[in-house]
Amino acid sequence: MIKTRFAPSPTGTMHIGGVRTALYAFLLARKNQGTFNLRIEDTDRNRYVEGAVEDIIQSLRWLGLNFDGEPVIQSERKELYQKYAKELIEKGVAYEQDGAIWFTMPKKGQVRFTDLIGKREISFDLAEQKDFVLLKSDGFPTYHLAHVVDDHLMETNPVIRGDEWLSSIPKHILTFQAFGWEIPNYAHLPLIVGTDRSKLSKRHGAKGVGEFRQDGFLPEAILNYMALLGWTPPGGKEIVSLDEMIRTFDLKNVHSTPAVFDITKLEWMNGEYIRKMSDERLSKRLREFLVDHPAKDKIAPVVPLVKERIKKLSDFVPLTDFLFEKPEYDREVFNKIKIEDKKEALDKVLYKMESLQKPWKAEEFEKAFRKLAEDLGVKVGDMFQLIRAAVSGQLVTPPLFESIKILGEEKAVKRIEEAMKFLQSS
RNA sequence: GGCGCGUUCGUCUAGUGGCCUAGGACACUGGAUUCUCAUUCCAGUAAUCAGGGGUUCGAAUCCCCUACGCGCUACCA
Repeated sequence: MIKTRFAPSPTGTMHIGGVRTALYAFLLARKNQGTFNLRIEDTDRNRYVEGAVEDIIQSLRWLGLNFDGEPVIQSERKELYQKYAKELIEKGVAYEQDGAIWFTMPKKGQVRFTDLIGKREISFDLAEQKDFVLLKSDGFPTYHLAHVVDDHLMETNPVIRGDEWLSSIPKHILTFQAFGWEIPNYAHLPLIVGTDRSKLSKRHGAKGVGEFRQDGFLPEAILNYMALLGWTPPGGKEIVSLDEMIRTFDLKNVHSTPAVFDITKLEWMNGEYIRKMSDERLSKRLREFLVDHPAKDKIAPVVPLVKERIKKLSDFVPLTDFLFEKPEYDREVFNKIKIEDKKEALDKVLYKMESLQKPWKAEEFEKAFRKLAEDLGVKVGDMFQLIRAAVSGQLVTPPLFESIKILGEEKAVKRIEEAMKFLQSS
């Protein structure tokens, strides 16, 4: 039975690097019908951040990385660690000094072990090792003791954690041995680094999961992208669902080189997921995302127009707000359109609009204005840009006539009148 | 400094001795489609596989050395 766990310390919000660690542990457990648990490593009271535990749990839930059972909270198990630390004193492999309990490292010999990642055989010379603290003088365990005790009790196997722990392996192995417990397998995941190749941190603008969510990223895209940092699905397929990942994931294929987090590719992938969604589903997601949107019930008809134009849910707003709110005109925008007398042209546009049979049909509408452009001797593209600017105040919008349809005949006419006023006054 | 790990296009990677004059994806550039922007489709630029020595008929792939990077070296995790 495979039992894995994700064991973050609540020193801040859920880190994007933690997502991959949690994901791999989750995938392995689900693939083998095992269990995936959450353990909160809050034994350092100084670094504890209020709300961090909630953020971690919420982030995991949002991502769909559901853990089994209740989280194990280390700070609630103080006595347990104390008991085990004392047991090691009794066994003669630990001693008390300055109120702390220290582990006695053997001074001779070697520790060898094979990591599941890349099947690396790693050996450490014990002469290099020093005694280390198991239980701090405040009564809390250090990571080293807590890890050994908890993962033994939780029957974790394999232990999946970051590469930064590799150097501590001799401590852990010897502690397991001192207790007479079975040593679990370990998978030390390569670090996720920033563009400067150092461990990803706030310094790199690394954001928490919550911030990615606010930015309009989808959990499935984040999971998919993070999975690819160190693992390639069979066949080199890059867009893979969680279910597919569960089926095909294997620690054997995870490699041992640090990966640079590249948000550009994440954005591309997020766009892929958005385009893949049905209109109904995207509408629902947008409505959930845009909680404060002024016209939430009017989002659905706009969706097909923007689906191929947004990479993040948040991109919806700047692209479409002219549909929901009056545009503000800008002289510069009109200056970029190569039509001599814009006011006169708009006058003709208005005239033509009035003559069209309502309700306007996008197709006929377009035909009419192609004709008008021809009659006025201007390029079709410029004609459309003029109407676009008049109706939206922008040079970039979703398809013009479909947008106007959504806007409605009345509003479209009114906006063109206002654009004319603006052109006259400025 | 010591110890450990790592090193294939800008980035993520394929690659486990011959299929590699190194493949894919993102990004970038050009083109096609097009009312703008996107999408889509085509094409292209980009790695002397960190460097040097071996082993071998043959090495990105195995071994050694060097360089560089990162991690650890806390009564932090």
